[in-house]
Amino acid sequence: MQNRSPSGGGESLLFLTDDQLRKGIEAMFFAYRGFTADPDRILAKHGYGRAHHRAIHFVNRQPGTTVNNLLDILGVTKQSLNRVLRRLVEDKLVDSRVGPHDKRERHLYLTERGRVLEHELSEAQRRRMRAAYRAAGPDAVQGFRKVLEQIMDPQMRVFLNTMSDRS
Amino acid sequence: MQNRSPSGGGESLLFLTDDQLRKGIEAMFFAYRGFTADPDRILAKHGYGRAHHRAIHFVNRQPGTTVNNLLDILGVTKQSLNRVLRRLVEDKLVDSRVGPHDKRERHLYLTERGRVLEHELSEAQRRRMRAAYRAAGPDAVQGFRKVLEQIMDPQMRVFLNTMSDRS
DNA sequence: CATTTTATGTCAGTCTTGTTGACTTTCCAA
DNA sequence: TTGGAAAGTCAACAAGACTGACATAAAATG
Repeated sequence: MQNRSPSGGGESLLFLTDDQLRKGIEAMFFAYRGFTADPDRILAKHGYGRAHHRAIHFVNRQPGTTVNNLLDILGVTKQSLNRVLRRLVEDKLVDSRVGPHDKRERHLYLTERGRVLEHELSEAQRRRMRAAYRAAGPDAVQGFRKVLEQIMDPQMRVFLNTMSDRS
Repeated sequence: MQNRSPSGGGESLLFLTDDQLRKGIEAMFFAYRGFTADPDRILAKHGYGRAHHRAIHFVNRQPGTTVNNLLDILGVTKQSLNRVLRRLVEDKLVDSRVGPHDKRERHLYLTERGRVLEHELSEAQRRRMRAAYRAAGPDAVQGFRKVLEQIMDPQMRVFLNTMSDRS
């Protein structure tokens, strides 16, 4: 019993057994745990959680982004994000500035301290990804990215590939 | 400025920019959210959370597994798992039987009701994975699996590829 | 100019799912 | 047979999600 359609490659219709899919599902679960493990350890030392990491990551990625922008990306409620941001502002990792044109908005920036933690977190995460990419090879990486983009909701796909400007 | 090493394919050493890695990291984040979205909706209807899904999934995968086995797989504390299992046993989705040889152990099985919910959850998750796999193509799927296995901790890699017996 | 809408934030309370610590039951080995 | 290890349960607590109600201030609209 083979899993591929006879032609064997490309865009043909795949025969996908439940067991094949189950392995992919479990792989996602286990990989995501590994993926978050290194940052989680660093965050725990500082008394933060995964929610703080996410906020720091996306503020770093789009300096000057507003709270509302972040809400769209993170997909949580403003109350939940607010708790996290308040803490980060208190701890002087994030700077919240009133909008120059629209004073209702708060524009968010990492402080120097914020950038230090961001770098520590992202470097740990990149280290694991780099090792995985190198072990799997460039073709596998391309496939990896391709499947992940298909799994996510289309909105996020757009966001992912815009704004790779800085640096 | 190109991202690949000159040879362009295969097992050569990759030049991986921080931006390439960042895209992979964000792709994991967004994809995982999509990955859990469909089951989450179903679970919410029944008043369950993601933890219940995980327990149901792995009890279904290894009928008769013990609590200790589950703990190794799930990577949470036994107290945390116990709360989830207690609820599932109360609700008659999981059957907990005292071990025949070692009475300290509890062997776990899905009931008929449990299997019904398990199927609803896994079918929703498979539907999304199937669509993503088909859109990405078989080569991409192979790469996807390969990179995920590299990201996860090695212990889990072993578990993933053993025990694909039933069915 | 008055009213409504939007953006942000606060407060209170709930739920899920992690955590640690204390405990019981059971098994096994000294 | 007794003492420790292993498996599982119970109690209490914390992080971080959620909802709903409300306050404030600015912008947009009539």
